Amino acid sequence: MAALQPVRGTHDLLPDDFRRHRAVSDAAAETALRYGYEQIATPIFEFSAVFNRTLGDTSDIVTKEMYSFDDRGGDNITLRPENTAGVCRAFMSNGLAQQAPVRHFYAGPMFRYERPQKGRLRQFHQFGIELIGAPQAQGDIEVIACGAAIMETLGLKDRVTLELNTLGDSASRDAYRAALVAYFQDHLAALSDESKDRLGRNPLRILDSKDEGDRRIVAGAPSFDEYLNTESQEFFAAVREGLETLGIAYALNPKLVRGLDYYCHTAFEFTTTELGAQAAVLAGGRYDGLMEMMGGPATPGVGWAAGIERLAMLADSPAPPPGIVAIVPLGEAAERRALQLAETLRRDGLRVDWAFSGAMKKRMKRADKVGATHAVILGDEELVRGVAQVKDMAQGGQSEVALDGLGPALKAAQAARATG
RNA sequence: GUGGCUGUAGCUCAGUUGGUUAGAGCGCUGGUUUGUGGCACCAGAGGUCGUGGGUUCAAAACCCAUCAGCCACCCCA
Repeated sequence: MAALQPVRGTHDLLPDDFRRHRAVSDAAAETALRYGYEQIATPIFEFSAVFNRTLGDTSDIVTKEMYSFDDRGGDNITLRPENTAGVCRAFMSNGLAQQAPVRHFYAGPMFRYERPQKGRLRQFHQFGIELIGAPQAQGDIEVIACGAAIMETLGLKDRVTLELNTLGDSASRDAYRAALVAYFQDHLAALSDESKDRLGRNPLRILDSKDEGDRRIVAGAPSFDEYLNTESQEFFAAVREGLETLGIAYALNPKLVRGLDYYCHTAFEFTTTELGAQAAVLAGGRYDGLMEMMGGPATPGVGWAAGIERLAMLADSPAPPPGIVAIVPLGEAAERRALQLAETLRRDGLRVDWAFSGAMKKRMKRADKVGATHAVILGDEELVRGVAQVKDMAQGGQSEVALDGLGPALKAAQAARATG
C-alpha cells in the first residue's frame, strides 16, 4: 500500500472541488433556513448501539459497512454511516421534546465501508433535514417541498425526478411483509440466490430485483394496496394532495423501498439518470418508529439526506471567488511597506495576493495567474511619494493612487468593473 | 462481497508483431536586454512506465499477484 495514497474510497477536496461542494451545501442551507430549519451538528462517532438499534440488524449498513472499533476505554464506537439516528439521539439527549416540532438540518461526513465507485465513497458528505415531532402529513409535504426547492436552486429541477411511495404504518407493513414472505416461500426454489438472502433480511427488496427469474415471480406477488389500511391510505392521499397543491411533480414508484428499518409511510427519492447506478441524489421518508427503537418515547419524524458529492457532480461549477488584488513590491524598502499595505487592504475587505519573491515580471505573471483585477506596484520612487501604481489587469491601463485611501479606491474600481 | 475494464510526466493521452537514450499537447521554469502579466518565438526541467514477482538475450508492452480508479451487480445519498 502506497503511503502517499489516500485511503481507498476517500479523496481530497482541492479548491475547485471544495467550491463545488460548498456551493451545494450553501444553497441547501440557505433554502433550509427559509423553511425554518436550523443547523445542528452531532458527533461524527456515536456508541455503536445508536446505529445497531435503529438501522436494523439485518441491513447491509449495519452488517457489513460500519466503521466500528473499541476505543481505549473499551466502548464500542462507530463512525456515523448516516445522521438521522444521531439527530434523534441528540433530540432525546437534550430533551428537545419540549420544543417539538423541531426543525434541524446538518451537513457533514458519513462513513460506509463500501466498494467505491463514482458517486459512492467510503467517506462522503451528506446534507439532510429532520422534522421531529410532527405526525401530520404537512410535515412530509414540507420536507419534500424543501428538497424540491433545493433541486431548483441548484438548477437541477429538470434533471431529477421525484419518486414517491408509501410503506404504510407498521401494522400495514407487517401484514404485507408476512404475505410477501409467504408468497416467496412458495416460490423459493425459483428465486435467485440474492433474493433468497433478501427474503430473510428485507423481502420488500425482492420486488425491485433485476434478476429475470425474480421478476417473473414478482409479477404474481401480492400488491401492497391490498394490505394498506385505511389510515395509511388516507395519510398517503394527504401527502399527494399537498404536493399537487404545491405543484410539485412526482412519479409513483411502488417498488421504492427504504434500506433502513426505521422508515414507514412516505418514502421518496430524487433520482437522476446522469450518475449511472448511483441514481439517488436526495432520499428520505418518515420514521415514526425510530425513537422507540432507540429506547425513547414514541416520537414521529420525517426527513431526508442528500449526497453532496453527487449533487456537486450534477450542479454547475461555481465561479471562483472574485476580486483579488496583487501587490507587487520592488526592492527591500517596498517589500517591508508591502507587508503593512497587504494587511491594511485585507482589513479594508479586499482579497490580497502577493508573491514573496521574484522579479517584477514574475510577480506580474503571478498576478495574472491568480486572476487579480489590479496589480498594486510599489517601487522606491512611489514609496517616497506615498503612492502606488495601480494597474487594471484587464484593461492594461495604469494610474497613480495615494497609499492613503488605496483600499477604498481599489474597492471602487472593482465595483465599477463588476457593474460596468 | 461478485464479475469486468483500466493504470505511461502535475493534467489529458500516444507508444506499431516485446528490441537501442519512453513521446506529444497543456501546465511548469528560464529567456527574447533595463520597473510591467496575457500573445508569439526560443530553451529547459520533469517519468521508480501503479507496486512486487516471473517469462525472455531483451518487457511500458507477455504471465501471476497486489494496490487504486472506473463499470455492472449489490447497496445506497
